[in-house]
Amino acid sequence: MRIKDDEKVTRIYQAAIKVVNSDGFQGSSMSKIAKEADVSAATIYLYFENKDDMIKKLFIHLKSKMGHSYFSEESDLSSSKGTFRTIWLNHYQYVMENLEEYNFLENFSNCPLIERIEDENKVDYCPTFESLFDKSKLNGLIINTNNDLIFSLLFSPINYLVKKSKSTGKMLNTNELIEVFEASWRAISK
Amino acid sequence: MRIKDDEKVTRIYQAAIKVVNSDGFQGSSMSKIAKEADVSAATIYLYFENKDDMIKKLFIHLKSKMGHSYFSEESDLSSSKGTFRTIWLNHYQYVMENLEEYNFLENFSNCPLIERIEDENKVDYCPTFESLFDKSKLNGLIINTNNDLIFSLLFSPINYLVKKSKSTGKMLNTNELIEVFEASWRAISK
Amino acid sequence: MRIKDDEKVTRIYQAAIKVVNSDGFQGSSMSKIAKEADVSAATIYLYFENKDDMIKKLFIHLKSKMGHSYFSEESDLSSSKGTFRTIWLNHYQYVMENLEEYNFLENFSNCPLIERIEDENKVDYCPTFESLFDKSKLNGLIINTNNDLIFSLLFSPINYLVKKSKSTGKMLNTNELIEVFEASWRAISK
Amino acid sequence: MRIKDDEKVTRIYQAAIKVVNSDGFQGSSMSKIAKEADVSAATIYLYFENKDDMIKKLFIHLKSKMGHSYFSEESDLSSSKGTFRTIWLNHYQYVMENLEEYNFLENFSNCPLIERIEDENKVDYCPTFESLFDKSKLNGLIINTNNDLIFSLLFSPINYLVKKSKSTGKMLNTNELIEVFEASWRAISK
DNA sequence: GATGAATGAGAATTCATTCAT
DNA sequence: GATGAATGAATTCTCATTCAT
Repeated sequence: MRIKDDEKVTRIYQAAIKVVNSDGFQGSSMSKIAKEADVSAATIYLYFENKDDMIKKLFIHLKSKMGHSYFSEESDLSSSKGTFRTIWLNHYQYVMENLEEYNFLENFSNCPLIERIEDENKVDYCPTFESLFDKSKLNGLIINTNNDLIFSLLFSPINYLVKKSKSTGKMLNTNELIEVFEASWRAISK
Repeated sequence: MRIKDDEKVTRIYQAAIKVVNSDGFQGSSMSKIAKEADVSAATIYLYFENKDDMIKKLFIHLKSKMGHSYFSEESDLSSSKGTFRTIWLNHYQYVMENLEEYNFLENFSNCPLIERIEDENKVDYCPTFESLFDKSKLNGLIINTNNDLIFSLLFSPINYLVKKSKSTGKMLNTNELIEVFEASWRAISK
Repeated sequence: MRIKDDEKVTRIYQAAIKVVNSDGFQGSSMSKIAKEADVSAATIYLYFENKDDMIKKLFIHLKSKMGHSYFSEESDLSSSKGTFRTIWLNHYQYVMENLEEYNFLENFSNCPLIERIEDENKVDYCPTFESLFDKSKLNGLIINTNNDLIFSLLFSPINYLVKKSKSTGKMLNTNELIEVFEASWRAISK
Repeated sequence: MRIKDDEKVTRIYQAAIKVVNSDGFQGSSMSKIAKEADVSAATIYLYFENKDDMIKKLFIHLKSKMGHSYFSEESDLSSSKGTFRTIWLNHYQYVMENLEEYNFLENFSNCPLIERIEDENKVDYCPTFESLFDKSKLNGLIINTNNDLIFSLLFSPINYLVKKSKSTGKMLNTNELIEVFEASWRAISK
């Protein structure tokens, strides 16, 4: 099974995201995905070993895409509140612009299939974070604790709110957005 | 005539939690659940209309149980940092002691089936929060913003960390736990 | 299994007729019938060995009832056109007044289960016909042929028309009814 | 890509007829039919939406085949006793040569599923009859009544006898056959 | 490379029947 | 005698996957 047609993989990925988001994992069959992607179900097997393989690869693909989203190309990662704000807003913006993909990731992040992926692949999604956090701790800009804690204090609230707003339909307005960032920043800043 | 058995529903629930957690929703079949619960698959249909119905009822059951977990019976909900700390720790303790149930809830909270439940049932999981938050805002104890924001700033980080620690196997130690609470408190306190 | 309560058997029979007629044999489950009869499904097994047994007994019961319907109690079966007309109309009237039962019989008369009954039980549904037909042949009133042929020439057309009218909803009027009898009589009279 | 096979539908039809005739509708499962047709049960679902769909399509197919059987290709439908005899015998011959198919039709013609078909599809099985009957009424060849009555007087008796002879095993001999036609003809002729 | 056809395995669900009270 | 509870077996149907072209 070699990659033959990148554009076709993309179509399959998009179809999978769409179907999974609307019907859930348990409701997403290969034939639905195939139909949505406008290919034959058999074709999917030219590009992926099996369904699990496809889902896993899609998950990794999106996870990595998301990882990059925090940082814009040229951004200098100086250790400052401004940098954190930029990163934070980049992330927010990315999520809002890619709700479907984000939703897919959330949909799967708790399923046993994916947990095994994360174990096996030990994908380090965002190495850049490590260095920024470490630098900022040395600077005394942020509290001196485990990076996981910092990450969670910084991003979990906004992620939760996005999910919630998606399901209720009520979007955050700009004031609320800033409030959340400022609060998250208070949590981690020294 | 044998007597319909409340304990049997419990057994089915426990089996469902176990199977879903180990095999995911998509891998959880009624027969697996039945075998785990040590009843016939047909028996499940005496207690539930169908699979969806069972999952939904289980979800609502656990969600409500979780809602109550924040508050111990006698707790006076005076508006003070101590109250917030107690609630926060109650929640943490509950989650740690009921990881399987917590995991089940997380597993489902993103699936379309459940979103429909939350819409339909409009379960107000924790009415007590509303009054505590409102009171504390009036007091000037916490920041004056939307309760959802407060809730997320307070609980999302620890929830994220629990999930993460469950999958990596590294538990939070007491210091870290306190650190997370203090940081979350900084986020919402005035 | 002894008969314990005749009225209960009747209720079960009526329920079975109703359910079978509305849902077909394949759609008629013991529990539907039980619910319709307002007894527990288990109760049916006090009166009948199993489902087949119940259906068969009901079939035989109705078939025999129908057999008697041709003849009114006091009717003298003199060999005359009038007698044939009376019998014929009795039958028609019975069918129209018991369409549900008639329909049930028709529903089953072609199914293998029932064919076996008729073989095994050799129920002679209408011994009285034999003597009437035989007498009338000797008299020269009707054609001298096999009784089955006579029976079919006399009753099949009206039976077919009843079934048809039931499904189309268009009933026969009195003129048509007489026409059919007269035609059937032409067929068998000498 | 294997080619979808018309012959396969035929095999499924034949299997269905066989299974239904020997086990009744209620005893005919998709897997029995599939085994008899020597295909996988799943394959049937490539050709039909579901079991009902298959049965209905088979019913319509056979009904239409039967409708054509009355008339041979070249037959001139002059209004004469000879024409009626030819049609009548064609029908008899067809039924005898296709007892299984005929039996299948009878098996189903009383079931609620099929009644709905006939309502929905309003298949006019034999438009040719209408014109023949109408012409013959104008000629004064047959009695001047509703076509349904004529149809039933002409064909019900022989149909009943065929069914009966099938279940008892006693076939009609040539004399009896002629007798039945002549009697039926007396019923409708003027 | 692409695909419609085909299928074995398994899914949810129902059913006739038995059991314990 | 009556019944709700319980279930093994069967039913319809779907699905991931393979095959032949």
